[in-house]
Amino acid sequence: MNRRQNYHYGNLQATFLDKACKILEQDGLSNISIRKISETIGVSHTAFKNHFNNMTGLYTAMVTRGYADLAKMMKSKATDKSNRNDRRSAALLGYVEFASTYPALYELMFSRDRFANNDPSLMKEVGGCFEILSDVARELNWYKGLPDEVNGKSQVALWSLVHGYAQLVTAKRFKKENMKGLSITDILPRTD
Amino acid sequence: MNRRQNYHYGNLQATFLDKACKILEQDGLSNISIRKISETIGVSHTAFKNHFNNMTGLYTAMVTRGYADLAKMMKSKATDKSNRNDRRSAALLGYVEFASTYPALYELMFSRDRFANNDPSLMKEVGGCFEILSDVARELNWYKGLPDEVNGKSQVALWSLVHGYAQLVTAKRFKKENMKGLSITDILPRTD
DNA sequence: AGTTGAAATTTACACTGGAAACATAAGAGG
DNA sequence: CCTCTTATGTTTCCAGTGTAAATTTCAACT
Repeated sequence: MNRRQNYHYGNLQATFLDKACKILEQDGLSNISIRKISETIGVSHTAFKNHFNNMTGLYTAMVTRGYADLAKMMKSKATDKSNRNDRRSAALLGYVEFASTYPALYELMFSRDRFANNDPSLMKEVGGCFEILSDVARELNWYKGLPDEVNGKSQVALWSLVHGYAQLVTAKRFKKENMKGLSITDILPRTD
Repeated sequence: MNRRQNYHYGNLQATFLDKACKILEQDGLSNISIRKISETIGVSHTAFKNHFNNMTGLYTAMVTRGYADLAKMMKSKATDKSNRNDRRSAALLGYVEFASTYPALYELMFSRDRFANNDPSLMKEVGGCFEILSDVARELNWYKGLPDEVNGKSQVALWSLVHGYAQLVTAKRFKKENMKGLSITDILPRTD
């Protein structure tokens, strides 16, 4: 147990969040532990309580940052494209790239009983992602000429498609022979 | 600790699998424990080792049965329909109904590091589900007139859509106002 | 200088999965 | 009927987990 010079760490909140995300990807969702994170930082395993209260609080913070980063990834990929079609594709490719780069975090983000689903700042970030996807869905205009009595129909469809694809890819549920050179932009329904 | 009359339980393998699935739904994926399952059955917490080796083995068995039941659900819903269109819809509705009825098991089935992904009997059951969805996808014929250079394109698209929808619904990621009266059959791309 | 409160530690506890040694009983073959 | 083998459960123990409570440290404010 390497003793620090100072009793107080400094900015433990940010450090703990960073290390938690790194160890999550290294060890997987079912092998992460507070004691491991604390030990690598060099701090007692109860120090995090002041900043995150408990494991649920830590998970909530991680997931919140996850959705924020997911939105950033989609935006940054789309920002330098010159036309709408390319921007749409880039955003969706960014979504899948995020899931592929941080598969364990992505799994946590869509798990059911680990974090506080109703946390305000989390809901805000989730809403941000939904907004971006909504814009894409609106432009795709899948249901042109069909009744769209329910507001949000195309948004629900698009998020379902891209999330399902991302999760099935990262969970390796597709056989290789079915995936050869296939990306999310290839499985979008035609919009003609 | 209710003592049994007989030292040997009988058919512990099946009993353990049943109780594990029940407790999984009751307590959620992150709160299930071998000791809890064993206690409710009335058996020591190491008795399961003879039948499942370890937790990974138990999870693998649960997931395998999950995929088998998922296939059964789709088939049984579709079997009494008179035309192809109704059979397709019924199969997809059955898929979503399974996820909604057993959300914790469904989460386990698509988790990444809890069970043996390469288990032969598991792969067989996963393949069975993929087959059913492939039949549906083939009939839907989404990419008519478009290049389908990659075999399995429409299958990948359909499974992505229905899995994404099922998971997002059970994880409560959609806002109510976007979901009002919406089902999986409503968000299928048009096939005209 | 003294006080207050946030931040970190120490300690204790109930719980977890798993390894190892042992106990029990069913069944096979003589 | 008797032994031997083997499958099935139990007991015991251990390292590891998250969390609660009491305590220590130290920075900031009066």
